[in-house]
Amino acid sequence: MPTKVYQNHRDRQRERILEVAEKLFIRDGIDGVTLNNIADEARLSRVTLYEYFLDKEEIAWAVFQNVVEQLREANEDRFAEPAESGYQRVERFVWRLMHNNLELHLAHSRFIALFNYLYARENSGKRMRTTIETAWPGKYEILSQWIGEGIADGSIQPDLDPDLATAALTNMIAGMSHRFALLGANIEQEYGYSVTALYEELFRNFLRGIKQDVDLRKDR
Amino acid sequence: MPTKVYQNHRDRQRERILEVAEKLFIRDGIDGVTLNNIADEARLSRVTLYEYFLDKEEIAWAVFQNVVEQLREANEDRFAEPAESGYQRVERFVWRLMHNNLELHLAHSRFIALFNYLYARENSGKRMRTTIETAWPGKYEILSQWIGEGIADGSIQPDLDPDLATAALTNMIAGMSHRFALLGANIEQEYGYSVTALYEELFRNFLRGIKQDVDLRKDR
Amino acid sequence: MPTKVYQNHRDRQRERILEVAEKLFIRDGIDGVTLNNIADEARLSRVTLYEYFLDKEEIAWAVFQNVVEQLREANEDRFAEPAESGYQRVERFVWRLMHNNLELHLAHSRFIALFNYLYARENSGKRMRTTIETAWPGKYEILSQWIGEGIADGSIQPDLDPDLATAALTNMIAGMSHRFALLGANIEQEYGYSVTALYEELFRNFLRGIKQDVDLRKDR
Amino acid sequence: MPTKVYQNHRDRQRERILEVAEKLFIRDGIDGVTLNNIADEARLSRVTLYEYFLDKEEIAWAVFQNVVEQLREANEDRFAEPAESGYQRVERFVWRLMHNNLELHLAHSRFIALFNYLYARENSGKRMRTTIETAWPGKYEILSQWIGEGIADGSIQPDLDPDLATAALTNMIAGMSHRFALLGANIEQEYGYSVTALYEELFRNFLRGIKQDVDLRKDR
DNA sequence: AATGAATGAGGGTTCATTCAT
DNA sequence: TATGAATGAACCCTCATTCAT
Repeated sequence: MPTKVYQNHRDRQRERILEVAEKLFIRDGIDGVTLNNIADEARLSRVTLYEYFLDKEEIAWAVFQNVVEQLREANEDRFAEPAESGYQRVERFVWRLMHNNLELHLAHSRFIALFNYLYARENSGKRMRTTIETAWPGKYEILSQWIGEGIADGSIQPDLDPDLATAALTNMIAGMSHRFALLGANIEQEYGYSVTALYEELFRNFLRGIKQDVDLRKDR
Repeated sequence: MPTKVYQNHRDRQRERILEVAEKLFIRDGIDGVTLNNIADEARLSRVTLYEYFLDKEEIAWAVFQNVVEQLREANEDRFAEPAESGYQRVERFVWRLMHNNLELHLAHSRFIALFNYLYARENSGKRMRTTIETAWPGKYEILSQWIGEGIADGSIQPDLDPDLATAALTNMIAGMSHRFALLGANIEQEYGYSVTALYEELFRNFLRGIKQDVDLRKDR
Repeated sequence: MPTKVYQNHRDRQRERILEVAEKLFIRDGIDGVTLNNIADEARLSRVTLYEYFLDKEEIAWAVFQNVVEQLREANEDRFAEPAESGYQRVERFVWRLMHNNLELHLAHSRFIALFNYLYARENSGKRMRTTIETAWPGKYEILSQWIGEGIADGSIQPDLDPDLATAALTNMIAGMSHRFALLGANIEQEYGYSVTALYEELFRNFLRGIKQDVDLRKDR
Repeated sequence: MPTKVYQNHRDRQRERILEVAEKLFIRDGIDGVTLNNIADEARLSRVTLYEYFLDKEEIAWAVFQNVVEQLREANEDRFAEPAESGYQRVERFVWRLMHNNLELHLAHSRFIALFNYLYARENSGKRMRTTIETAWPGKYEILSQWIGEGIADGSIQPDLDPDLATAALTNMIAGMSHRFALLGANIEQEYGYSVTALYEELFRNFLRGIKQDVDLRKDR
């Protein structure tokens, strides 16, 4: 069926453009990427991009949506894991976020890069939140909820505000992902540590900071 | 002597241009600032900028150097503060970084913004490191040294690698500063917390994470 | 026979395209209409237009020819009307042109709009004249002939040159139709009179200008 | 004085650009003229135009203003002429409009060409009317007043509405000027009469149409 | 006959930069 | 020293048109 074939071709092309755009957006920033860059990399004419997307901004939004969905998929399975305590849930979430899925980090940072760009525009905040909420309902609430559980079961510092801690952690992840994605190799060269090592160190200390050391309490 | 007068005038003009450029670079991003913007704000002709700088990139580098130096000056006095323990030194450093000197944060984020931009270019990494090292020798070592002292005096977790922890903290500060500088108001709207609150939360947990709780141990 | 069917189908499609094109050309001007506009409105692919016409210009020419033919048909019946005098023939022609058939005016102005556009091109004048002459032989002669009759029967000023008066009138009709078609609503807003009123006023005075007032003279 | 020199140069350049733009706008229509066309004709780089005008639309407005002022200057002296009757005033106005100043016609048609273009845009009507009213206060009123006088002194048909007749005449002049400016040579080729002859014929008949034949009345 | 895919040419506009004074 | 004038390169985008199916 020709329609089917074309549809597939179109989908493939569209996907290819988005992949290229995503890669370049992350590397050079959205404003730093021209349609020519994308077209060249995708081995297409600049004009052809307009066959698939209304304009550059629409490409950016599509990439954004893509990234959000990738993130959601990558995270999905974690939400259901069994755990002994609230703290463990948080710990696992953060740890896996880093170790099990390096791709995720990149995706996340892409997401952030877009964030930075798109947030600057009026009314974009709303569209962005809608997109996120649609693709990924309850984004922040789960972490917050786990922290609440942790406080209840004594595995997390009782003086924490779950929402605040969640927001802090989320922002740290986002910020650092962006930074590492942008500066990756340079960071390693300058600081002498791999990005992974720095991630780990940050998370370890943050987690240690929120953890309530149960054993100590027993001792008291 | 006319040369001398001119020299002074030149210096003043140069400084004025850099101040303006710094302000605009921070506010709008380097790519978001045109030579016209700078010239207008400095009440000069666009072309006159070329009397003082080779091109736009050279202005950016000069601003970068300026910022690095400002950072160093802002930090200088802290290095000599008396403190009871290594942990306290680190804590004070971080805490003051945030509370006492809000300007510093901005400067820091400027620094980061430039970082991101300039790092993207080839060979820029080297020039950047040279600039930093020249203006601010031993940048990271002091924090690292304090952490080492903290480990020695029992105020900081003994399993920490001082250099790694320093690198992690430094990057977190840089990354978050950049993020908050860029997204400021949007962050508050989306997460419902002020940037300061998020900063505090991050630092508090990080510090709690590296702290060795002497008192508790004594209680045991 | 398939060929026949196709032929019919082709004709119908062609006609449909031309109708759509005519409508859009009039509304938005030839340069203001894209092949996409035409294709969308005709519920065809943009490319399909090339199955029927060599290029956009050829569509315009075809529309032009269409319009010329419509004009001729609309005018045809008038030519045979009985009238008492040459002046009356002219008067009726002009009056009906305006009152009886508003559609005609639009068509006429379309015709003019195309005129203006196509005339600008080299060698287009010739083609245009050929088109008109083919579709509408003796276009101007009839009016001219009536004026001649009017002069002979004393109903029209004897110092008129029938051909010149015809050319003047024809051009006025064309020019004003074009103007009113283009500026319609704005004209009414600026001058405070409806397009129809202005038309009438122009024609009334022109007619009064060419009229030889027999009755008055008789009254004397 | 350099400033003075530069100012003069700037003025001359600006004027040159406007002259070129005016010429091209009239010949090809505003949308039909590209900045490249203007730049080429003015022997400048396309970009240089932006040194003198904000954008293309601003060039069009400047041309428009120019034309309005030219028109006013060309008409100015006529307003004060002595005349025996209202009709004579009108006649002279129209006649001179045509004979004494061929330039005027072109200017007028330019004006119309811009009209067409600028009127299409929202809020442009207001700006346009303001421009006209500023440069040329009382534009239409004088003709209307004269016609009124003519009716009063018996030199003009008493059943005329002065304002309506004025509006009709004004629009005819504008429309025909535009048409003749656009089609000039082609008109002559097609109709076998010079543009001037056609103008004359139109005006003659229009004037004859509004004239009240005093002698006839006396006879009655 | 019909059309999805792809594109070259060209539009207006911005910006960093060079030249001449 | 300072700057008016001018421009090349590049950007996003539109449109008519060609190619392949």
